[in-house]
Amino acid sequence: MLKVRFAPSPTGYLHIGGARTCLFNWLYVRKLGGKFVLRIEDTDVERSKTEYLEEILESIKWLGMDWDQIHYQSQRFDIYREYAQKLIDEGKAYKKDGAVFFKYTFSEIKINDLVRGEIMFNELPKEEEVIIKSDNSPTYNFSCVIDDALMEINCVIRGEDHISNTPKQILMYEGLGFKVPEFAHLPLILSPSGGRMSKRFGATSIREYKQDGYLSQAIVNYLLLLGWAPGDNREIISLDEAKNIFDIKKVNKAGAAFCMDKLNWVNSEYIKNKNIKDLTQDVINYLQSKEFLPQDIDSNYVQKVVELFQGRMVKLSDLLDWGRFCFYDDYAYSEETKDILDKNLSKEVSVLMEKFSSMDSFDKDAIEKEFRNAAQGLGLKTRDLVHPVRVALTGRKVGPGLFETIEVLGRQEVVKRLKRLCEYWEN
RNA sequence: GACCCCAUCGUCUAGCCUGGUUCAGGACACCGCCCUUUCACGGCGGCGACGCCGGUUCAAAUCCGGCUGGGGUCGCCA
Repeated sequence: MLKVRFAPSPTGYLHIGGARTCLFNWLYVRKLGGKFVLRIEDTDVERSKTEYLEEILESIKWLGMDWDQIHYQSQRFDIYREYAQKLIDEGKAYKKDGAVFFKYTFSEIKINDLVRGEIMFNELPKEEEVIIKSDNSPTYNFSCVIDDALMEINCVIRGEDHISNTPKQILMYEGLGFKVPEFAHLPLILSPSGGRMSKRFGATSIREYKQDGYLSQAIVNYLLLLGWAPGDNREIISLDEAKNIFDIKKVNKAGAAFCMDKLNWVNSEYIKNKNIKDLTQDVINYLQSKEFLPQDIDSNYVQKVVELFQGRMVKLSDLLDWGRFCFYDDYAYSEETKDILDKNLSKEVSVLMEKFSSMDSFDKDAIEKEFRNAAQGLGLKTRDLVHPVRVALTGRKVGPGLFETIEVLGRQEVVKRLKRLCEYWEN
């Protein structure tokens, strides 16, 4: 049976690279069938934090993935020491300065890699490796090998940065008498400029993207595209579908630069294509997490607002500023509306208000008809009336379609805001 | 520096394994036009790549070698 694992270290939040490694493991095992093990590599007690652990698990779930088993290395120290002792007894390791060193002789090592094919090592920089530190805790390479063997992991999918660890790990498998698993080394995700992913490049943790208004489905989809393509030119692929068509042999070998523009595009696609109920729920959750929504807000109203912005939103956070006028009327007319506000249309706007007040039904089609008639009757081009009205209602020069906006805000609110503009002109 | 990996438009990629159907297809970004009450959406069009040099071959983006460039690793971190 296929068994793979994702082995995060809870010394930081789940970042983009880790999320993709997790994703490719998950896709591979869910497609072929098998078990997915989550192994928490918390051997560095100093740096490991439960806060990080919780966030990592939460992020994985949020992205839509699950696991079959979870293990914690911090609970397995006895096992590592036991195997270290075994190696000492067999003369393959020795103790020095309180640490245990694994000795190896080296000829050449061949890795058969699922994404890269054969990788040959002709020499190694050292002839021994610490496996148990002097504080009695295991080193990464040792606990990793012991656990992968004991947990019967037969395919190790991890980042390319582990390629150079692989030969010494293979030597350990052999020294311990374990079967060597298959390996698949994924290309690294590079910073937007193509260099090393660094702290300089801001948001790299999944939680930050979530807080920034990205949809989990969009992040997963984008990550999927970083190093893999279905081959038929499609870009929008759900996790569920990816599960069926993913092929690890088609993963690229070259590192991929992270592109925010493309992520944004994918996110906007998901926003556009999501059904309104689900999107509204996402929006409500998001806006609540930002403590943005007024206390007594009606979810039907939020849905109306979401409909207004669905086609023009890139991130949910766009609602925080572009959609603010839908929830608050405390805005000031922005600086760039000055040229529109220069023309006093107080009389015309008043006429419009009258018309609005006397309408029977206040839906967008009726509003549009009434609005156009009013403009014509006043000898104005529609746009000459549209612009100031938009400023009145939103405080801005740009926004969603005006007639829909009027419908969403409702007659009472619209009239109130139009009055405010007239007062502005009169003073 | 040593070891290892990689190399198609600015970016993500298809094609490369099984050489000719490709003066290289798609997407993002960018530019232009159309639609239009603004901004977007959408539609149409444009710009733009096989890193270089050699070899193999009738024929190379596709196979081989070198060079160059980028990346990774060289911790009693993981």
